[in-house]
Amino acid sequence: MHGPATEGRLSHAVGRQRAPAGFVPDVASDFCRSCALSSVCAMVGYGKPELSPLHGLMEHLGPYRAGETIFRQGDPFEAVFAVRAGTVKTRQLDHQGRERVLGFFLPGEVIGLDAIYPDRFPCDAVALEDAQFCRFSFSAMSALATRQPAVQRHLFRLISRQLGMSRLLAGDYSAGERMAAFLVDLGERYAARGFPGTHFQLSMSRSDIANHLSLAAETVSRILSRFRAKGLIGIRGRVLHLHDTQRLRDLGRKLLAA
Amino acid sequence: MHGPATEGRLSHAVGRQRAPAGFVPDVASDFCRSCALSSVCAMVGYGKPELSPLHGLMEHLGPYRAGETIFRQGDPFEAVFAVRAGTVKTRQLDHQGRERVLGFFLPGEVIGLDAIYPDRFPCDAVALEDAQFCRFSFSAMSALATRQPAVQRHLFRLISRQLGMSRLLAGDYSAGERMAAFLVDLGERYAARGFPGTHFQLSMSRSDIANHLSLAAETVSRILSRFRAKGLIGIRGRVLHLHDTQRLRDLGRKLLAA
DNA sequence: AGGCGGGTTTGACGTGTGTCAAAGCCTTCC
DNA sequence: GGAAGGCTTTGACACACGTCAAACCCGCCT
Repeated sequence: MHGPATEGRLSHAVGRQRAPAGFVPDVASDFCRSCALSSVCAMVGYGKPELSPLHGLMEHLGPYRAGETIFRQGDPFEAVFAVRAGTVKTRQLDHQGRERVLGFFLPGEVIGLDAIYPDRFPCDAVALEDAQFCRFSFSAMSALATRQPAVQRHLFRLISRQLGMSRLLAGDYSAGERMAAFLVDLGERYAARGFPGTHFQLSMSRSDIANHLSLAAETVSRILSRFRAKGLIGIRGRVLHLHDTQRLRDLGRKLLAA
Repeated sequence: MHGPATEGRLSHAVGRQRAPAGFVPDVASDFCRSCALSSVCAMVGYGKPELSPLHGLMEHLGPYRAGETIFRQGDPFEAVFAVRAGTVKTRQLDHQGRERVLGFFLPGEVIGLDAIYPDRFPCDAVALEDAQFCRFSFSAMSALATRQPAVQRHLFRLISRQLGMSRLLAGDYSAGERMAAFLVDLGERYAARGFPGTHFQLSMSRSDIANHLSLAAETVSRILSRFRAKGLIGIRGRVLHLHDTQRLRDLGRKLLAA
């Protein structure tokens, strides 16, 4: 939990793909404005190039190509990652090699918080499109949090938030409810990060969606067809339009309300 | 997030049931030894009656009778609760009043961490048997955490841990797998808290179990009968014996492995 | 002790969704 | 441009589990 992270099983990626040392993030940029960790960067004075009070807290990572792995199940936990561009899925591999898709992450969202307790990453993180990241040394961030109560509070809330969200998929919901909630949630998350919330590309395959929602890929396909037939969405390949968000939200209300 | 909690919607319970002011917990006691927050108490010198460096951090609560509510969905978040005795279920109530059982908590376990982000409790906590609690002011604990990195780290890990666990119920597992994993998990948690791990009372009803596992109560009953017929368990009413933990663990391996 | 009531068990039946299969579509790569 | 392969769609069928119903059991209260 301390020291630079250039050693260990992440080094193949970290060593090769680090951003040039002179790079300084800009909290006011499009990239950073909507990031869940922007307040952490702001706190240490990033954005003012002349200050670097906590060199080693954050560094850029990438670009990764679609399909490449950012970290692997079992890797020692040393940092969390904010998605800067692209999208990511996290997955666990069964003892029999069967995949289990835990979640999808959009720009501005944070990966790796579930690794704090076991001190190892409990899942792989795989880029679904070309992607870039900000890597936050967790030991540096913890140290900062003891000096800055606002940072500590922010981290507590960030982890607690995922706790509440990860429970949503545990109920006994129908395939339609799950799909509706999934689509609405995705739209809201895109919107929250400054993208159009009713018109976007699904960066993951039907079977990834199915796996994530505990459905069969065929069921996902059927439900999407049904939604289209009812005029709720438009979908062609992976290009999605949400036509009637309100009705979708009603369908997924059981999951979305919390 | 600050100030005493004697006001607000918790006051009916808090005001009436607080332990006498002179009470001092004893970290070496049976009650405390296995508690997930014992290190926090130890950190501030509880157990040494002459010290009280952080009066207001923790206080005792209860006893509550079976069926009584410790906190309610929507209550403002001011504290987390460690179970001192008895067992508890947390549940959400649907917009239509349908119950959703989120979890069961044994002595030594901590309730309320999912309330940090929304700043309100997302669920009710209901005593399943007569129960007592230690109430930890979260603002006091946060303040302590900024001074004691070990406490901060402990809290991060505690929340992150629940994050990993709450994902287990989200997969598409068969009823048998769910039940097996549930029983083994319960046994291990009892064992971790110093109770016999293969012989205990289920403090919750079949329908609570069913709801929690996203099954029908009838299915739970049927699975338990099947497990008994196969010699895996003995069960009579709510008294449970785990006869073949190994085979149960195999059945629930998909969930338990992580 | 007796009787009430909720929880539990067991059976019969229906259905949502998984599985298997085949055809179609899109993308990629040569 | 054409072929190959993976992803997607659609259909037919099976099965695990939910639902409905009835009987049972047990604790609890009078």
